[in-house]
Amino acid sequence: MSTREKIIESSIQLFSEDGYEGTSLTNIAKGAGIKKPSLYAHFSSKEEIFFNAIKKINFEYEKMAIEALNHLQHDTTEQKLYHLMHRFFKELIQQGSIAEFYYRFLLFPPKEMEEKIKELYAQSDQIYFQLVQEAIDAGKQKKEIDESLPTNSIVKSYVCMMSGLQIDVRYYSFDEKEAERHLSQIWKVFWSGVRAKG
Amino acid sequence: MSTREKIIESSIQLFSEDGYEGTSLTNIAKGAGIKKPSLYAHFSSKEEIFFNAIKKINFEYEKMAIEALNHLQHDTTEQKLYHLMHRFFKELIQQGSIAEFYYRFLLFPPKEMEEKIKELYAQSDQIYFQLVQEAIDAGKQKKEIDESLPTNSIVKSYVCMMSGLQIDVRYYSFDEKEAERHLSQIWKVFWSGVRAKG
DNA sequence: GTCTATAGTCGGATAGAC
DNA sequence: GTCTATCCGACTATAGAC
Repeated sequence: MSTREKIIESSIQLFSEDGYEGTSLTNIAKGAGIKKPSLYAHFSSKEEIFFNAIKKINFEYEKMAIEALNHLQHDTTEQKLYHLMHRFFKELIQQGSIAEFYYRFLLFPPKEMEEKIKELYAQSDQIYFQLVQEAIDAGKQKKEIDESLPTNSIVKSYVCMMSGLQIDVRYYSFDEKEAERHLSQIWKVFWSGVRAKG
Repeated sequence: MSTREKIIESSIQLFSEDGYEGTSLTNIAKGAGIKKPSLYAHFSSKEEIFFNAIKKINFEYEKMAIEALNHLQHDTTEQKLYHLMHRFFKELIQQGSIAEFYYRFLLFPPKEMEEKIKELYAQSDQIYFQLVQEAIDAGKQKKEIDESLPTNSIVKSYVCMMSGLQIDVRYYSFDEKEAERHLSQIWKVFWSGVRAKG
């Protein structure tokens, strides 16, 4: 891994744990195995490090969504959608930085950079949204999903539930087993609402 | 309003917008109409101001939940639960600080204070959880809610949806009309899942 | 209780040697 | 590219006059 990559990796971990203002260049450098002034041979400022970290996280986030859905090409709609949600949920439980970083700065961006950050998020979120929508439309055609509910409402509910789960993970401090149970309980209520009836 | 109260109010607004590290005592003092050193006549440190702000927010959060549920003593379970969710949602849309502050530091507490903060939240959240559970149990007795779903699952789903909505508000930048529409769409899917069938 | 003045620390960022 | 040394500004916090 190049020094540049090490810096980004180190910054991602620290930013996601301590926030933007709470993270110092001294610690980022330490995590990358160099001293603070050496950072400036690779990036021009703290903001530039942060933007590169966000770009990397957004890329990983998209990749995770696409891979999770492609993984189950021939399964039922419920399995596909459950698997996607499970994938993100698990990443968070296992203390990965992707979902933590993603949601932290989606929700609470540093004010000076708010505009730029929103632009970056808009792209990756659109892709995610579209993937879910396609899965639900396909589910309706296969008569696995209640056609009387607008696709848009279902997509919104799904995304909302996923966001809520991100919060739950932090709040409850689950171990893996509790997490699985929690997710399956919430999923059951959701699926009871959207599955094809009768 | 006493100077002490003005300081807390000022700090709540700034902490919820800029985070703990992003908020300076100079600005808190400015918002309270005094100079920075005068803060120390009322509080011994930045941390102490922050703890008092959290206590106030948790109190307001509980109060909001209790009032919202008592307000509709004789309505249907769906109306009661919808009204409660709507109340919090609206507070956030109207840029109030209660829900914003509450969730910001529930999710991302400053690390040095993490333990103490969790204790404070545990109390107020328990009350909220209990209120929702009682409403759902009552709904089951009135045969308005599907008795085959465990109460616990429904409570978790409800709370999860509410957390997700907090995120949605920030992400979509709704105006009031869009917000109402969004909430009612998501509610429809949820209620379709939990209402008594047949 | 409020202020001015200031101590002491740590942040981001730069200069310049190697 | 990496380092030591350093600048400068902002921060929390305190001293002491009124």
